[in-house]
Amino acid sequence: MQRKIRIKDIAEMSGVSPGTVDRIIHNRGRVSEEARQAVEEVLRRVNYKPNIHITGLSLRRKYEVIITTPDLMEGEYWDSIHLGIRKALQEYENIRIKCSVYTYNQYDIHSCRRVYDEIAALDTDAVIIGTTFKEETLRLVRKLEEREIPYLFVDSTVENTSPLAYFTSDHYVCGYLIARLITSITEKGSRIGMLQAVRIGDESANTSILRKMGFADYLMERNIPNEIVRIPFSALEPEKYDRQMDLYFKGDHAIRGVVVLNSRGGMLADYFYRKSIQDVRLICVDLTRPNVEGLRNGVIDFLIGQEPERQGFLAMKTLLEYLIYHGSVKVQNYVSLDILTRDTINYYNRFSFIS
Amino acid sequence: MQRKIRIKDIAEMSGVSPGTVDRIIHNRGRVSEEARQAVEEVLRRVNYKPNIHITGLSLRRKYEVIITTPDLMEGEYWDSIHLGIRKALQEYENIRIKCSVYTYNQYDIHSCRRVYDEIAALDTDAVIIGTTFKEETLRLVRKLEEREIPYLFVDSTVENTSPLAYFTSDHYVCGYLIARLITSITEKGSRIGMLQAVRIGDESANTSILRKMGFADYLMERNIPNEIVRIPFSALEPEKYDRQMDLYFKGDHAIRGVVVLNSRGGMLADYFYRKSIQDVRLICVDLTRPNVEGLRNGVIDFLIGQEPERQGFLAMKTLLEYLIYHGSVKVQNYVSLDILTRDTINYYNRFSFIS
DNA sequence: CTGTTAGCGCATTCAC
DNA sequence: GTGAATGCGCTAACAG
Repeated sequence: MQRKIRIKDIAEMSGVSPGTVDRIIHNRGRVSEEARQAVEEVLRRVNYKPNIHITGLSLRRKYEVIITTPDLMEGEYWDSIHLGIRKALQEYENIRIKCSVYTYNQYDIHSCRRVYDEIAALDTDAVIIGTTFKEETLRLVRKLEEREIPYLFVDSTVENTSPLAYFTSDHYVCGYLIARLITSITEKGSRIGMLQAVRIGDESANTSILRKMGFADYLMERNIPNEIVRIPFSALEPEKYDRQMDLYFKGDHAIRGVVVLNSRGGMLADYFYRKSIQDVRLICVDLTRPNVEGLRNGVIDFLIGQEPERQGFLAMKTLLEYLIYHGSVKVQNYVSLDILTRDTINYYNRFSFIS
Repeated sequence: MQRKIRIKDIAEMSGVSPGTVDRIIHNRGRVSEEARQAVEEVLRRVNYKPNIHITGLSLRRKYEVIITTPDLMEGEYWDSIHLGIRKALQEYENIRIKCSVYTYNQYDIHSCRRVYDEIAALDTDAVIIGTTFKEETLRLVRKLEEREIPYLFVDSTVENTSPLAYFTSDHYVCGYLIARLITSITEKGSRIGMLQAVRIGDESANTSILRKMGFADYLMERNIPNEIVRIPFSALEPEKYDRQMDLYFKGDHAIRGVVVLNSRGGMLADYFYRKSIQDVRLICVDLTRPNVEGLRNGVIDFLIGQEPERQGFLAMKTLLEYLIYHGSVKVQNYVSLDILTRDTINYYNRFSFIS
């Protein structure tokens, strides 16, 4: 473990002053060709990494970042993303950064557009977007691109955009995985239910579509003959839920497993719990409160987590480094898909370690 | 998001000078009762957290820490723990800390004792111990306790010791989980094999014992009638491996699932792969290279990870904070148990985000 | 006992 | 194009 290389060291090694090294590293111009050559030669030899905490300390500049996601419910998906963002800010507390949060109702496209329009009119150094409505997102990023404001996506990405980076799980693989799991914990050839949210005029739900594709491909690739029963439910009319489910699970239904490829599985878990339905395996996505409860109750067999905290953390960390050092950034970033059972859920606290 | 509270702010708020605040926070004495009251009142109101990077900067003190674990193989369990430790040091690079690493042969108790004796004679601020041999560990920590040198455990803890903190997965739950998984992916009542390492004179392997307990308890609690077949293998004589396994898996063996509660499952996976045995479900522990390969090949169905990087990271982070601020420390710290499949293994990179 | 102030390290930046 | 000055928040030495 040798001592860390400082700018001063590089300056000495290449026979110039620290100021010159700084200007070369940051392309601030006003250096002689001679000096540039000498310094670049040294830079190639040593692995210089600036101390970001000190950079923050000596940086006069203040940054402003806008974050926009659907409204938060405490402890749930989007809140976890914000938590990750806050953790990143905490970790880089020496960097002066001002964050403004704009949320909207994820079930109301007008609310989204209103907020996005507001954002598009603001002056900011960057925007972190928790993607939901595809078309609205496109509209927003076009305006940002015009003004050369960098933006990042969390949760999912959108085609035909050029984000600085995006942080998501691989939704296709998520579906693929769920197919593997449900078929391996149900008897061969069992009937499998798939819950489908009935929505109104929402073209997005891109994540669910990808998951469905992965799910279908797994079954197809393996010639798995299980019958897949699509079970529609209306997220907007919870009072009808029981009646809708009764259609499928009352009496001798022969469904041995159900998958819910969106985050709304908790209601079904609750239904199973109340009706004491125990012979149906259930797999859901995201650590919403009802989902976690279902997992703890033993109604949900596997819950798939997609590290929202880490998505937020990485997005903000990446952004900070970009704002400060303008380095090149890896655009596509997948977080992991975590398979949770009632045994492991209690230990799943991704962020206990950042504070 | 309001501005962070600084010592200076607290000083102003309580009408004293920063020096006084510092003296009160660090219990350096020489303060009037009056001043103490005023400052403590303010401290109660605001949530002051010092900026550790700056503390590191202004701290003159250098720390020395010893880390001892079994020998490392690149990319494997213990190496990952060291990786986590290095990440923590990187993250707190402003703190002047010197780490010395002492490793020993984990299959040779004499090698362990030799190294521990060496450590016990050294002057150091703290020791991080990757536990293996129980008795040797006890011997070491007794000497450390005499000299009031704090120590931390990673991987597992040892009874009748007083570590500053320990970072492990819950090995009992790990076994419990594995029992749940294997019984849910094999047909009811299937014969289940359990690989047992035959060791010589090693009383430890505490982790395996705990896992076995969890495993057995799961089956017992549920009155699961599966027959468990203990399959011995000698880790020290790999050339005999095939013959040993042939006894159980050649011809019509009727074993439908196997669990390996230590990290040596990769050899069996390799055996299955070579012999094209595909009708046996396999669950293993730890991301060793052979295990990961077995998972990717589809021979291993589930691989359980126990976040070694995070264990190391947290241990070092906790230690640094303790050394600097002497705050109270949470002793028992469980990391999560990660369930991996061939779908998710490619996204499982716990530390992509720390650098 | 208290307030003041000089470091601390190092990336940045300003006066020359 | 240079090199010295600056700043961050905390610690600790020192003068009162």
